Amino acid sequence: MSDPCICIAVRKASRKLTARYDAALEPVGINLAQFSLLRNISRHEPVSLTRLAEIVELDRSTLGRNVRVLQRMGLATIMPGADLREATLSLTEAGRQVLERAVPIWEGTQDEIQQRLGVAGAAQLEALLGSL
Amino acid sequence: MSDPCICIAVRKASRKLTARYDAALEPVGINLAQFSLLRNISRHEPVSLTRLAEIVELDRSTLGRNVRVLQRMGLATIMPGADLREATLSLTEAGRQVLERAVPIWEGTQDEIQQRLGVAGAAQLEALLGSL
DNA sequence: TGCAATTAAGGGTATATACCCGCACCCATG
DNA sequence: CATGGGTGCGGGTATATACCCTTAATTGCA
Repeated sequence: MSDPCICIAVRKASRKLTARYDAALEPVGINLAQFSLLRNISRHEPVSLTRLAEIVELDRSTLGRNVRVLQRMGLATIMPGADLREATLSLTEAGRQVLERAVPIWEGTQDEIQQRLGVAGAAQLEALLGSL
Repeated sequence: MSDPCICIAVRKASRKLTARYDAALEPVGINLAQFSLLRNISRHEPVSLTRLAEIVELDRSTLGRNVRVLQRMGLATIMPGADLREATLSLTEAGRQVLERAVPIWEGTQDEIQQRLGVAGAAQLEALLGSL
């Protein structure tokens, strides 16, 4: 279990944790990364690809591909903006509904994890990760 | 910076941290995931795919694909074992040399991170991640 | 000993992720 | 008002990751 490499430890935790959230969200038909995107689009819509990439700190091309998946699923729209270079992202009605159903599931999973870590532990973890 | 979702925070940290280690290892021509694999093969060789997958806690098919990349790079070999179903993994001489050159780079990066977190912080982080 | 159940890999498919390059669009300056 | 530099995206390519299904080899039991 003990991994001397901090990065490997974080990556491993990332895989495990992601799997847990993904499994919880599975009934809604989305995974955690998609949930996060839906929520971020919802918070900032309409938002351009580049802007959202800055917000979620993902590579722009990565985000573009991820959003296209949401588009294929009928959960988000990608439309040209006033500046024709910009891709403007919004949620569809279906996207809003999925997000609404997903939120309580996310909260439940989040609570489980927090209980395992303890409130103080969770705060510490976030602080430590943030300082990386 | 503050992300209420623990999983998203961990994933973000994973991306950032991985990028840092990857950049450091770039002169040797491998990334952190490959470094980790080389080191684990080195420690347990000869080792079967399934066994190594258990050790590094990766999906077997994922590991198989990752090892094939090392094979293409000339750093590892995949040979049938006594049990013909098994794929036996070993390092090549080139693989051993790359690993040897990579270790001090990894140590340097690891030290940087640990200094940023503080010794106590690093230990806490690993403990928290392990308890996930 | 011969067949059924188990085990090990491999391939198909899909998402997440990042880097680089080319193209299209926009704007400011001459 | 034309052009050049800057900006926003998309596509190509590659790795990492996981799930499912198939094939092949082994093993254990009748």
